[in-house]
Amino acid sequence: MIKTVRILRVLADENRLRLLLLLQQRELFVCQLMAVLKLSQPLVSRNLALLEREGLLDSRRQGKHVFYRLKKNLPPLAASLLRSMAKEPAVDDLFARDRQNMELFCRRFLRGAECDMGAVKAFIEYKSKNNKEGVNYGKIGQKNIH
Amino acid sequence: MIKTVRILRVLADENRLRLLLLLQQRELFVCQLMAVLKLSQPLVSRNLALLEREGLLDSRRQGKHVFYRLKKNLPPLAASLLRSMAKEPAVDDLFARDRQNMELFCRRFLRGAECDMGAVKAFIEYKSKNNKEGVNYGKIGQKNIH
DNA sequence: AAAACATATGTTAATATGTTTATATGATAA
DNA sequence: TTATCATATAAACATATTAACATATGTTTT
Repeated sequence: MIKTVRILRVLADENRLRLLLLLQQRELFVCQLMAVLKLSQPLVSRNLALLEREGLLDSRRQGKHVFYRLKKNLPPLAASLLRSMAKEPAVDDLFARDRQNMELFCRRFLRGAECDMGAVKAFIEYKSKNNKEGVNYGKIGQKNIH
Repeated sequence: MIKTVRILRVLADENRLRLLLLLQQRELFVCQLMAVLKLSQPLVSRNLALLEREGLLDSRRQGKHVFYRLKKNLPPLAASLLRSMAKEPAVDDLFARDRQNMELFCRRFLRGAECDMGAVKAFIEYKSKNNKEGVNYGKIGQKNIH
């Protein structure tokens, strides 16, 4: 049961949720996630580690890169949560943008090449220039529960 | 979306989960929950308020008592979460005891009468005497995520 | 082997959360 | 109306979580 609460906790964070939802699509490596979510490397890395520790992700190293992906045998609670999450229109709206951005990043900035920090930087710069119209691309504020 | 995270957060706590799962059965008032969960009055009250604020509970006053119950139109995410939660054997095991205790309390200590603090105290004392065999009836430890 | 690169981890500061203690509110009973 | 009971809220405290910064680890390239 404590496990159940732990799973809920690790999911109850926007950054981790965004990571998970992107990884739901396919295997990705760290710098891709950094670029698209515009989060610092240690932050991405740490949150991925937390998700992995709770049994939601698997990782494998390939050369310099580390790939992360959804675990095959997800804890049932997590699996059903992700499913219901996808149905939430609000979630879907918000994360649709992440998915689009991932597409864009891979197509236009990686073009089949390996991910490197140069591409990450370029993408973030490109984004910040083309985002004057108030798209909330950075960190999204979280209000307290209390 | 922020709403989604807020719902996950409010659910990611053992005390609140236990409250919810008991209220899933039927309408209950505060002192019943205090007795069965062996939690202080302000703690129960506050957590119920948090759950209500996130749209998971309704309350109504009847005389001195305040009844709480699951909201009819639960946010879809919460609804599906509670459903999957019930399927987790670990959750079920742990909370089965809460449910049993609620039964016991109502049958043997209330017997149709209104709940009062005397009964709450009596029940907690009774329980602490009849629980030498290591049944974890009090607060259950929560480990950190980190 | 050194340099460069991608990722991980330790540490700390800022903030959020959970819990208790004390006090307030709202309702009934005396 | 005062006293009492059930519940709510506020204030204070301890603990937990987040995120930044600095640094370490593990790979590849040179």
